[in-house]
Order: sequence, then C-alpha cells, then structure tokens
Amino acid sequence: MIPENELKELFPSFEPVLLQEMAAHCSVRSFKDGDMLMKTGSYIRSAMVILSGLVKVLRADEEGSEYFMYYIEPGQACALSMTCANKQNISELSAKAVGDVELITVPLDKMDQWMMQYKSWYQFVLGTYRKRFEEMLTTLDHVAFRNMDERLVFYLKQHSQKLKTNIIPYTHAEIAGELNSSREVISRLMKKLADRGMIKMNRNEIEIINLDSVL
Amino acid sequence: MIPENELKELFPSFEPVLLQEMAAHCSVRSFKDGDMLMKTGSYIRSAMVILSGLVKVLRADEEGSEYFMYYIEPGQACALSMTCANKQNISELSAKAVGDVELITVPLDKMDQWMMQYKSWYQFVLGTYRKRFEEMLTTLDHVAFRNMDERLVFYLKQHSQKLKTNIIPYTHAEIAGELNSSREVISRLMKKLADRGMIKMNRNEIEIINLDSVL
DNA sequence: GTTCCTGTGTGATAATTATCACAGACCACT
DNA sequence: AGTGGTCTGTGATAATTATCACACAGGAAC
Repeated sequence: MIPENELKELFPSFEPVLLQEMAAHCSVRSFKDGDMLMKTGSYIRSAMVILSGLVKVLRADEEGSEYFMYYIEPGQACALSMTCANKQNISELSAKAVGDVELITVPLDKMDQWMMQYKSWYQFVLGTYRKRFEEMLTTLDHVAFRNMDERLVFYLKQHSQKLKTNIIPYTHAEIAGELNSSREVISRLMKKLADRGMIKMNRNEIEIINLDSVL
Repeated sequence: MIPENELKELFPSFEPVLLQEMAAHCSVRSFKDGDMLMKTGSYIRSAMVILSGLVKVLRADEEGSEYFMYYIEPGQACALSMTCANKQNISELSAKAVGDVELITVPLDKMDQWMMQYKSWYQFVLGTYRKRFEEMLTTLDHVAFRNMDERLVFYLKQHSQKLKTNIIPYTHAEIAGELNSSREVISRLMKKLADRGMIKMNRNEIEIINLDSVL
C-alpha cells in the first residue's frame, strides 16, 4: 500500500483526487543498494516515480562500459519510462539504485489518462522531461567540450552534492568506468587534485575538501 | 493563413477540430537558408512545428563552437520549445534553417490546452520527446564512445540521408566545427576515406560513394 | 593575365588520453 | 604472521587529436 501522506509531502501540487488515484492504482517497489532497476534492452512496462533513495542512470555501450548520465532524486521520475506510451518499448539506459530505493510504478494507461485529466500531473511530467533534457545537455557539453580533468572535477562535485556528503565512496576504477576513461588516467588526475589540496584520497573513497577553486 | 490541407497531409492523425484550431491560432513563419530560428540564450515564446525544409539543431559552448546535435524534419517539432510551459524559459540550443523553412508557431497556452484536450496532439508531443531523446542519446554515444573517424562517417551518412543527396555541400572547416574538431584532422580523415574509395572530394563539397563498408 | 581570398594538403610538434607492465599498499581471512 | 585479493602509484610507450606553419590550388574580381 502506498502511504498517502508521504505522497502528499513529495508532491504538494498534486490534487487530492490524483493522490487517491495514485494510491489506488500504483504499486510500490523496493530495491537495495546496487540493484538494477532497469537494464539496457529490457522492456518498459510502467513509468517509475522515485519516493526515496537515489537512482543513477547510465548509458551502456556494446562492450559494457557504462557512462554516467545523471541522478534521479525523490519526487522525480524517469523520463524514458514516461515516453513509452502504449508501445512496448525497450529501454536504452540502465538505472541502478544508490542506497536503498523505494519507488512507485505507474501503469502506462493511467499515466496517459492522468495527463489529460490532471493539470498537476501534466506539469509534473513536462517538468520531468525538461529536467532530464537539461541534464543530458549538460552531460553532452562535458563530453564534447571538456577535458578529463574538468570532467572529473564536475563528476566529484555532482556526486558530493547528490549524495549529500564530502566522502565519495568509489574506487578510481569505478569512477574511470563512469567517465569512460581508464583507471590510471583517473588516478593521475586525482593525484593532481590532491596535490593542490582539493581532495584527500583514502582507499575506496575520495574526500572532497574544496573544488571551487577551479574556474 | 495556414493551408489546412497541407496540415492534414503532414498530420494525418490529428482530429479535424484540432486542425481547425491550429489554423485559427497558429501563425506561419518563413525562414531562408542559413537563418537562425533560435539562438542560445534567447527566450522561447512559442512551440515550433516544422512544415517544410530542414532545421539543424546545434549546441554552442562559451567560445562559440557549435556542436551538431540533430535535424528536425517536416512534421516534427522542437522538443525544447515544447517543455517551456508557462515559464519564460531560455533556449539552450540554437537552430538554423537548412534550405528555406516554413514552420508554424503554437502559442504556449494552446499547446498546454490541446495536450489535455486532443489525444492525437498528446501523442504527437510525446512522440516528439521520445524522438529527440533518442537522437540525443545517439549523439552522446558517439561523442562518448567513438573516435573521430567513426563520428565523421556517421556525420556524413546522417547528412546525406537527411539532405536526400550524395553531395554534401560543406567545407572541411564547417564539418570540423560541427564535430568540434579541427579542420586539419577532418581533412586527413577525409583523405583516408577518399583513398578507400568511399567518398570523392571536390572544393566545397563531399560526394558520398559508399560508406557502408565501414563496420 | 594578375591579385586576392578561400579552401585544401601536409609536415612537424605538442597535448591529451589510453594501454601495458609491474610494484607496493592495504585489508580480509585463515 | 602469512596469503591472496583488490586498490593505488608510476614509468614507458602508443594512439588519438590539436595546433602551428606554410605551400599550393581554384575561382572570383579587377
């Protein structure tokens, strides 16, 4: 069962009727840290809206590298799962739980129906698209225009912000994978940042001291 | 005035009432080859739907390089201009006419209203989002995972297909700009393609012979 | 024709990133 | 304490791409 007051908090703009409908027609699913919510190539059967936890969205290429795209936070939805409409569409991205995640799945027919019925839902979905679009643009910018050192700094900042901590619990190899680089390159760049006093490195984690000095 | 039968041809799924509304509330605008339909940083006041011609969408960085993202064809819409909703939003992309372009501008309030009113419009807009999303993903894939030679081949294929011609009327410098590379690099890669008999080069244009042999 | 401008070809060199090889460090487990 | 696995550091080298310098070709304008 969906806790209706929790929904109300996360989506204050939603009409009460809509909240009731959500409670009635959506189901809650839970995932544990590291679980895949969605794999590249699998079918999408419902739209997903995050209640709690963080979801990391990645793009995988044929050889298995996984490029980091963006995070989805509580109160937000996966844009891809919302564009599918009636067709049986295949996901082009994979999504991974960071920490434990609770989300609700919205049946695709309800999704369409509410769009035309509830203004608040309509605005929520459009807002979601816009946000994802902007994030993809930012991602593209970095890949297209920036060098690895800048992209690494951006990556660290972004993760520190979303994970709400100065300690980023990743290995160099993991970060390298998500930036589509190699471990050695990341290690060397990290060392430069550490030399400049911007981060501290421990095994399996990076502590961020101050990354703002990078223009 | 909007030619209603032309609309009907381009959008066979739209309800007659919707077509009438479009004719009544939208205006037509014409652009000539090379005109900018939209500049990075300018305000978006209406959604745009292309009637004829091709529109090239580019992402600009601070220094002025313009990275090619995708083409919008007749019968399609600019996704960005559609997410703006009521807010005064600023464009993050620039759009350029390739050949002469005719498009209709849809007032944002109508845009919202029709979404909730006409199923066909709703599906059109959702389809637009999906298409743009996929194209952005393809673009991102190439920048993130591919080397310049592959990206050049893809660029040439794509343009040949969209422009419906084997002759791509661009200089090396222009192509280099849109791939965010430099002229010399593109010239050299072109030469390799020409040596393998895949293209022919003339001044100011590239003739595509056969690019399929590239796996 | 000559001049001038733009587009293209090419060598030399630098910068960035990837890859390989291996050493040492840290941690978990016995 | 010893063993084995993962994580990190680092030098050497290669591959890719960028940048600089300059030559030359084609076409337009005079």
